[in-house]
Amino acid sequence: MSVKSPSPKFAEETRDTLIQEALELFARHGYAGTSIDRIAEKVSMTKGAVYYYFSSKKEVLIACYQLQAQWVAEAVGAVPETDNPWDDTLRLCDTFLDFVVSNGRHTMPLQEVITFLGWETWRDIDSSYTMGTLARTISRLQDGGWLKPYPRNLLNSMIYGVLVEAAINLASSPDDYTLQDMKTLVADFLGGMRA
Amino acid sequence: MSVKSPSPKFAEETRDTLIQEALELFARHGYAGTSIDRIAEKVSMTKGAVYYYFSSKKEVLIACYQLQAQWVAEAVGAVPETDNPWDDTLRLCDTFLDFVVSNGRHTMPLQEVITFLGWETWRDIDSSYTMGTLARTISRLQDGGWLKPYPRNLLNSMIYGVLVEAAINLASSPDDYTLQDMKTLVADFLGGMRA
DNA sequence: AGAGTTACATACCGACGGTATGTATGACAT
DNA sequence: ATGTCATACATACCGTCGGTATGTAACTCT
Repeated sequence: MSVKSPSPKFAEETRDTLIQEALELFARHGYAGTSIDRIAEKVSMTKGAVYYYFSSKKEVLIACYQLQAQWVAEAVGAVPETDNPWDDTLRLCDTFLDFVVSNGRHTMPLQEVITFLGWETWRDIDSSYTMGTLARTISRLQDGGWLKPYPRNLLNSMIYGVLVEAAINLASSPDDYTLQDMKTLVADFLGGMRA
Repeated sequence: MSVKSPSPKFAEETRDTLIQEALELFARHGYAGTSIDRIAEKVSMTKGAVYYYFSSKKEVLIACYQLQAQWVAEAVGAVPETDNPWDDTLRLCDTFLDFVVSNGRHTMPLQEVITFLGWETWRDIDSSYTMGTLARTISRLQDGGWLKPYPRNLLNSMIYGVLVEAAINLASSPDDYTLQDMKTLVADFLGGMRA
């Protein structure tokens, strides 16, 4: 790629495509299995260009995960709110699982992201996206007295954790069970916490 | 360390200490943050020695995780069996969480192990240890008609998954909740699947 | 027309995973 | 007693990768 016009508009565009291509490589070959050189090669540039936009490989991963989290958050955020927070929560969980099953090949496994970013960094990012949306629904449940009195953070962490676990299992395990089976189990899990 | 007598007894001993020390380094600094050179240095040897016993860094991780899984399986396997499989399962879950909370500093996070070994390899190993023990208890529940009719693999994966999630959260998150809170939630999760 | 900024490319470094090879030690057969 | 051979390491080296330092062409602004 020849040197572009040094306008901030083009630069932003380059950065966006960099993130998209990197995300695809991370999703397909993993974080450790994707070198900066390979990312650069895919956008017909060199390593120096990547390090012009990002200060480290970790920063590339952060940008990629933010994009991915945004996709998930958009899908989950599109679930309409009714006057029944319980049904809303179930639909939100179903939507999350639907999305992950459909787009699993083009997204990075959360395990990897958590491992390489560290738990705290991951949580900081995700709380602005999927986890944030989920936390709002859970708060509605809790404020409405639908749930037993668990600590708030415990609820958020574990409900989201179960969804993530479900997603990983759906993506990794053979077809011993269906998406519907998983949805049923998640619903029962929530049912167990009902007041 | 001077060259030892080339007897298979000494070699096995050396291999065992190698695994122990490597596990400690992996637990403290992570897999990526622990080089073979550093492992070798800790046992006063060189990289060549490590590669005499293991064919790759991944093999070292596998050996370390097998040791760690054995510890967990021993703790979980010590839970006595009564004629009430439901209570047995709850005690098994509690024991697992107790162990992880107590020994968290000396064990590798499961996230990392899964990431670097890959999901399938991890599952293959773990099914011989903790997951195996758990699967037996779950089978008792299912055969006794205590649970709704979920697919067997789904049950094993998700119950163990919830335990792993719980362990990770207990290890990573601040003290927003107690071990007892977590045990209650896990029990309620199981309660939600009751027939 | 010259100066300064932007958007890259090029060249290099240290660390690390892995390999190839050397070598001291003891066991064993003759 | 001695030569042979496998064992249990050490040493030296290679390619790759993350990261840095520096160079440079294109465009903008004065």
